[in-house]
Amino acid sequence: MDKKQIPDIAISRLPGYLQVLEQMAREGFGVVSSLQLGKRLNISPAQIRKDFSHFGEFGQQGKGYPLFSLMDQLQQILHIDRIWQVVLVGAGDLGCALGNYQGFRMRGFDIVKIYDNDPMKIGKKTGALTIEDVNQMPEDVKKLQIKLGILTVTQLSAQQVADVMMAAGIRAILNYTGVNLQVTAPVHVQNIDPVMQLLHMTYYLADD
Amino acid sequence: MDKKQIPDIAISRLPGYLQVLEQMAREGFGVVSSLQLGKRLNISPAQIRKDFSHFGEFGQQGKGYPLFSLMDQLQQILHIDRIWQVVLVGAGDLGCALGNYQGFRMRGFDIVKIYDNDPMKIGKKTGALTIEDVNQMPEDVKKLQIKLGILTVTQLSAQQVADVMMAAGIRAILNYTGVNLQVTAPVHVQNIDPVMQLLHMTYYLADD
DNA sequence: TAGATTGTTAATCGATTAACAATC
DNA sequence: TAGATTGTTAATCGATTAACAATC
Repeated sequence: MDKKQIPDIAISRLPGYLQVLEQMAREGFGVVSSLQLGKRLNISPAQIRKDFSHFGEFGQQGKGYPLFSLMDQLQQILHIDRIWQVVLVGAGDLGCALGNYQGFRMRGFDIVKIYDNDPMKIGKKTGALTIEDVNQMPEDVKKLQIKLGILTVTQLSAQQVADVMMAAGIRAILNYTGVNLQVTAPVHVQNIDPVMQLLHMTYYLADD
Repeated sequence: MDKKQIPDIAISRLPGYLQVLEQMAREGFGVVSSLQLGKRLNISPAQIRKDFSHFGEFGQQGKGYPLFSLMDQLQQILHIDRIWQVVLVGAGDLGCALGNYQGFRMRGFDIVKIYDNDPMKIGKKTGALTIEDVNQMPEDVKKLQIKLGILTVTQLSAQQVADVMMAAGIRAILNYTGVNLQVTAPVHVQNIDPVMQLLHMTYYLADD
């Protein structure tokens, strides 16, 4: 199972598969076919079988995939058969909203720290979290061995804060800043930039 | 310029090109080559020239692309040579944070209304906006001819609220709910689901 | 058994890149 | 002019899909 040869585009579909499987579990399914899964996701059954086949054989000919064992497999593949601790840097409105968003905890991501550099904010509570001094962050990350970070600072300090996070041991950054972060080898970045996504859609809105 | 034949994957890169061009304009560039642009975006120069060629000839052989005219062209192609009005439904923490995010306005997206269905919230101010009754939304959308909506409601009401938005005339939805919205023909959806993006990254984080 | 669906191969489709004539 | 870079074609690369033997 050499990861290098599994296309990232296949990886990128796995979380969606898992999400739909969770939904179908709630609906009471015990077995699911690639056809059923594909209908809900607008993905061809062949695509789904091909994606799974990169990781092993999870189904039974003539039957389909046992739902719970498939979910287990996907959770192992995505490494979410555990709780991930997460730090969040940037306690603005967006950062605080995300820090208190229960959707992360429900899916196994525990935001354990929220930081800012503004003396007016440090020490204040936001939900269950207390905003801490960002200078404390590297020590915490090292001590707690945290690998995941969420970045919601201003554009001006984005790269600099990211550099500090990476130096402390953060290996994956969810980047809300809109800045194209420069990172090196083992660090992963996913960008969330709503303006970019609006621009993508306005293309398709006719001039009238 | 028949849109149907231009691949969506090429469209999806245009906002990124524009973003980098704006940065280079601030840095004082007057002309930019596909090579320079590609270096900043980790995209091959051939790819960039190919993408542009779907829309016309914007460069000069031997010189490159005049920066400002290229930006103008991209803005026209993406239909952002104007201000777009936007409605936001769901005045939770995230919705309010987004409603007051200046990044939207700076890039030409004006969030003019924010709605909720909670009587405790209706009438309250959040930044410069007053939270209004979601039942008022269809009338406003029709009157103001608004085409863009941001959805930050709970998963439970997501599809239902989206249906109302579409019926009122909304043509593009930025969907923060994590629900896979069912939409019909001329309506576009872009999903923002941070948990999905975290799951994509945890795949690459080794077990230790 | 007959029907269904997997896992996989080969064919197809589409996107990216290399190369180069055109030309500024 | 010589050097540089576009726009475009053809080649390459990779992803998706169709098809089907295996088998539950």
